[in-house]
Amino acid sequence: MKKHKDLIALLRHNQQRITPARRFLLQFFIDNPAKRLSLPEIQAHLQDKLPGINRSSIYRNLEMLKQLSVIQELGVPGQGKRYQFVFEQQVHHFIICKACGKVVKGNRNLFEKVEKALKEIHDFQKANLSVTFYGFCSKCQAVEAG
Amino acid sequence: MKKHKDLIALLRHNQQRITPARRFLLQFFIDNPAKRLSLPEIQAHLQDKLPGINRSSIYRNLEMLKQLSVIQELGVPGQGKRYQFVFEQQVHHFIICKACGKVVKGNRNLFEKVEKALKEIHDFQKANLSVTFYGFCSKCQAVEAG
DNA sequence: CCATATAATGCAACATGATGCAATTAAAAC
DNA sequence: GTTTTAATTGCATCATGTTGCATTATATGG
Repeated sequence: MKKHKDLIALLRHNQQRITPARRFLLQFFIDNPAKRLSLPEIQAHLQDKLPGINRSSIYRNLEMLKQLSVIQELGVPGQGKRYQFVFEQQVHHFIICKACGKVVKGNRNLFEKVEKALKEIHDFQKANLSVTFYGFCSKCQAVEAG
Repeated sequence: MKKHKDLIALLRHNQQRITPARRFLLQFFIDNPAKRLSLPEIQAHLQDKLPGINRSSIYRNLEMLKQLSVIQELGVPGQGKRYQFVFEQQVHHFIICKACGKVVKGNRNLFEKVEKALKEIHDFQKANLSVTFYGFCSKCQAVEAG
C-alpha cells in the first residue's frame, strides 16, 4: 500500500493524472517486483480489471513509467520486450547469454564499476537503468570452444 | 574488395550461402563503415540493385550478420533500430543520451573496464558487442538540474 | 554440365509497437 | 456540486518486425 501511495505521488509530482488504468498497472508491478512481464501478460491482467482497455494506452503508460524510472524495459532475445519494476529496488544491470538466453542480474560491484567508468571517462550520469549486456555465460563459452 | 572476400569466406565458413542479396548487403556495410543505417535506408539501397527484394529477407539477413558479429544493432530512441558495420573495426560501446538523443562512441578505456568487470565478476565473455548505455550527457545533466 | 539436397527467398498473414484525432475523463477553479 | 480545460483514452490506421510455407536458387557430388 505504501509503495502504491508513493508511486501515485511520484506521478502527480510529474504532472501525470491518476487514471484507473494507471492504478491497476502500478499495482500489478508492485505485486510482481521480481518478474519480467511481457505485454500480453500485462494486457491480460488489465483486461480483467478494465475490460476493453486498449493496447495503445498500455504502451503509452509503460513508456511514461519508463521515463519516470519506475520500470525498466529489456529486450530478451526470442521473447520480445519485457518490463520490470525497479522503483525503490536495488538497481542492477542485466546480463543475457546470447547462446542459452539465460538472464542474470548483475551484482552491485559490477554496477558500481560500470557507473564509475561512464562518469569518469565520458561524463555520463544516471546511466543506471536500461543497460543490458549480451555475451556468453561460462557454460556456453565451454560449449562454443568444444 | 579484400573485406568483401573476407566476409564471403566468413559466411561460407558458417555454412551460409552466398546470394546476390547478401553480396549487396555486405558491400553496402563495407561502403558505409561509420554510418548507423536504418532499415529504410538499407531497403532503398537494395531495391536499386535487386528490385522487389523483400523486407523479410533483409531482416533475416541482418539477423544472420548480427549473429556472426559482422554488424551491431542499436536502438536509438525515437529513430527505431539502426545497424552498424563492426567487422574488423575497432570495437566499442555506444552511449546514448536519453534527453537529447546524442549517440557517442565509448572509448577504448571504457570498453576494457567494462569487459574486465564482466569477466571478473560474472565470468561472462565476449560481451563486447551490442552494448548500449543510456544515460544523460554532461550538457543534459545541466539542463535537468536547472 | 546436370541432378540433387537443402538453404534462402517471396509472399501472405500475423504480431507488436507507434500515432493522429475525436470522445472521454481527471483535476482545478469557481 | 458544477463548470472548465487539458490530459488520457479508444479507435482506426500505419509502421515495423516475425513466421509458415510454397517456390526458387545455391552448393555438392556425380
